[in-house]
Amino acid sequence: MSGLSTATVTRLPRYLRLLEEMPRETVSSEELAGAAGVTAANARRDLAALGFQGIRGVGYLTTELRDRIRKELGIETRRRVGIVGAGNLGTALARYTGLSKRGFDVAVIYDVHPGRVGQRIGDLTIRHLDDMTADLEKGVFDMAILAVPAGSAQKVADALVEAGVASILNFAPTRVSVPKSVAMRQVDLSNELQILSYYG
Amino acid sequence: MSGLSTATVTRLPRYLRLLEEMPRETVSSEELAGAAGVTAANARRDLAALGFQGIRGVGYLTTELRDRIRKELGIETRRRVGIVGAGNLGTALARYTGLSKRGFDVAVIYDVHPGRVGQRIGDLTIRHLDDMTADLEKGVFDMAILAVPAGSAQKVADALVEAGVASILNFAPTRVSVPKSVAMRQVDLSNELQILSYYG
DNA sequence: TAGATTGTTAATCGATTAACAATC
DNA sequence: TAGATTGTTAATCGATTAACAATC
Repeated sequence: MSGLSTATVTRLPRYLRLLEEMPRETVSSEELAGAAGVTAANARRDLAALGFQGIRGVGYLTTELRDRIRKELGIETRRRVGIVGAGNLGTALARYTGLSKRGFDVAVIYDVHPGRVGQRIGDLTIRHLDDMTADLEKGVFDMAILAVPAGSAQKVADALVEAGVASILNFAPTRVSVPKSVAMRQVDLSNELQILSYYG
Repeated sequence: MSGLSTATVTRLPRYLRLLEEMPRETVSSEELAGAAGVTAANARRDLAALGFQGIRGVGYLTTELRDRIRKELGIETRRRVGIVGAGNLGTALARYTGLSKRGFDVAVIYDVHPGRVGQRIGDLTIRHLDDMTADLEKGVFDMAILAVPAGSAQKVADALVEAGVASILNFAPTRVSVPKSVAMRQVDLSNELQILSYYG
């Protein structure tokens, strides 16, 4: 029960990215802050919330902090992700190699279209959605990326939840509701552009 | 100079989505709130910030509120978007029809690879990145989606800014800095998964 | 010691919410 | 009038920041 604030949690990946590229043995709160777009005081407070101490006059030990953040995020070991939907977006995400570099393995991808099931995407073979529940219960993956049309997003999410998925990243352009016990985040391209349109 | 809070701006697209699907002539703050995941009081306060008034005992007029939000977001008329990078992700985004439904036209897509330039994606023909500046200055598009590798993101962003782009949606897995006059938002898939990993 | 940088306090800021009078 | 729902106040909550003593 560490109870980090949501604001702190969203910055941890940004600190981590810097730490993974950092050649020096120590790093200052100011450098970390730059990577996250906040002030140095804010970065120090975030690390204090982790219970991680720096060295006055010196900074934070790079590799120790890196490992501590990885542990906090639950990515000490690689995580297995399942992609649901092998349309344009699902296929693009399955081919995206950046995920692997950051500790996520795309273990499986599903679709329902007869012409699509069985086709290959890189090392993966598209499986039928009907296999998803059994795969999830077998531990083939535990994090899901929803890349299905808006109309089927809630139904697929329900099936994922029912089978015990840990978390869902929703790319479908519709709100999906899940129990509080399941973590979910949504990325909505149109919403992002509309927000940008306001400012630009 | 209306000066909405950033929190309010991020909710406007969610209200708008509900309003676009709403069959009734009026809508309550509670319904709007449900679409955005906030309380009814919060939704009412957001609309008050727009200077939009409801009718006590009745609710808000659906089409008037819809038009008001569209106007506020600057999407009364369709906006033209340019995609930079015709790799997996850029191609998937170019094929995504949901953008058009919400008022954004993908006007052009660029790449630098000789084998890629000239190929077609749906109605579009991939253009060379060297054409981007001239296109931007001609008004072919004014919002950009960055879908290039991390290594070239900053360089491309600089060129976009130089040529007067209004806003940038950055899918590259790296922070890019732009002048305050240019709006930018970043979508980082790995970061999203890492955040989810913390909760799930 | 001198310089650098943390850890933390206190103040501020921004956003959310409950509650209820106003009024359709 | 009775019921519904807004508009807004006041309180609360959560997050950020400046500043500086502590200390490497």
